[in-house]
Amino acid sequence: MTARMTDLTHRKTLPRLDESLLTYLTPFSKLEKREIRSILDQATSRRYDEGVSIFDEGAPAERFFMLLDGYVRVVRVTPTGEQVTALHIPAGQLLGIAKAIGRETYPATAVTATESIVLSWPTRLWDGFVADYDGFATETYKTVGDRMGEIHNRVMEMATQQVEQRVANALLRLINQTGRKVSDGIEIDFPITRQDLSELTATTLHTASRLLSAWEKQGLVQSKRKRIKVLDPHALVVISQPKSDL
Amino acid sequence: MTARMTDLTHRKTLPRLDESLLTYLTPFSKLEKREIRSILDQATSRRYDEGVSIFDEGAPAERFFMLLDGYVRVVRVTPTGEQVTALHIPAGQLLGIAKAIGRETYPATAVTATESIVLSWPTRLWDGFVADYDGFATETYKTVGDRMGEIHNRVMEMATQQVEQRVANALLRLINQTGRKVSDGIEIDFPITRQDLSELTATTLHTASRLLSAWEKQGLVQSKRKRIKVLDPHALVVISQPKSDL
DNA sequence: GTTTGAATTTGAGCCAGCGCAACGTTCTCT
DNA sequence: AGAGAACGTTGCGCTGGCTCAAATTCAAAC
Repeated sequence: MTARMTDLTHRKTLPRLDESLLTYLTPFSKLEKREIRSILDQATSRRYDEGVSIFDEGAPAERFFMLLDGYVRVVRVTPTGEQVTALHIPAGQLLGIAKAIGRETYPATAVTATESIVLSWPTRLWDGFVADYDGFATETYKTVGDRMGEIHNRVMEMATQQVEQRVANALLRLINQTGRKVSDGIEIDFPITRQDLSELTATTLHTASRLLSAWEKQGLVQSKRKRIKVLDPHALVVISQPKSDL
Repeated sequence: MTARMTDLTHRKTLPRLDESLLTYLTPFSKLEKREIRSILDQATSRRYDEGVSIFDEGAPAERFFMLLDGYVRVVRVTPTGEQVTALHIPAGQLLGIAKAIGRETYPATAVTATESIVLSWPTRLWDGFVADYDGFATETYKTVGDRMGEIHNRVMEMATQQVEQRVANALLRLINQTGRKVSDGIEIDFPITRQDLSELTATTLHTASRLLSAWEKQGLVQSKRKRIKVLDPHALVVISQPKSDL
């Protein structure tokens, strides 16, 4: 649970900050380059190892963050210590924006799924950004809405679908959001254990493991330790569909 | 699925619009009376019968709404027709605020749980309200955040708790949000069927019915058709807790 | 290269809760 | 008042997926 500091000008780790890619950062897509620069100039950059927390549920929301590179899991922990993953955040998005929804503390814990580069600003700058840059708030709230929709979808899934369908859906979502095309399929771009997958689908790692084994035998997926590659996405789509009566 | 129009000045149905109660309307708590009046003057008032939809998932978000009196269920329907209730909205809150989260269409369906009085405005007025009234946006986003939190909690519950615990939790939430104290307990303030309860807890109406029967035998609750009264909230709290090892 | 711990696989048994079905009760409408 | 619909109850059998347990594979650290 440690994280190392990198210095702010460590260009090598910030390849995406190329001019032409600034608008790739979700909250900035409506802003002018000059404005974006001004916001970025006030940021602190930091590198996190895989599997460390960026902020913790319940802690005072002293900063807000933007994921420049990597992937982050948003998780919550039950009183009994079980973890539940709410969603995955891809590079280019804000996180920890408690202020945007009127909270003083972070509503969940953010854990890096890969080594990640994260910008952050003190929360006190938030109101200024919203006031000064028109599109900033709009884009941010779109993000909030999208996440709400995703969580909402999770509720639907968990309420109506079987475990097999949920796991198939989770894999499809992961390859859509974070898939990397390789020779014979699409690979999930970060290390993911059976346990992670089970926390994403509200099942046990045993069941997740069994499903992956079965699918591997059928040639739908290939998986090594912490790596999953989907060979036949369409077959997964079929599985993910609620089975209609024949 | 019909709804009757009432005229705008039908004071009898708008008892809450008394001066002293204006700030009871969540989005207005930070505004001056004059400002609130100005917003309300632009609203259309309408009465809905119980069990009708105010707006439907996927429809263009032409208006946004405020629930003046009554209760509304936010539901989504699966391709196979199963309903899942995401949350309940009490009087005083906004709903259908697709614009606030950058959506062009309603992300879910809103169904009245009781006869309800609803104000509405054309969506095109939204940006003006946000720009003209400072606290309006803030309060609105707090509401969005709260709902996000609630849905998030639902995901946690469904992922980690047994049906019995979830139903107990749902009842507790309902009596907290909408409970009315009566002589010997707390009654849920609107008609609720076993089916409704099951859609709230991702189970079947059969299981919900069995649980209520069991609890009634133990004297924890009393229920008539469409009415549930909780006699012993504390016992429900105990049930809702994940059972620790003895 | 060996040790150690994390990740994964697989088996076997079991039970919460679902599906189905039948029946009872209470409303509503004419 | 009677018919029909909506709502609620309860029994029974079945099974998806959980729990418990044990063995195996892999990776990193020493």
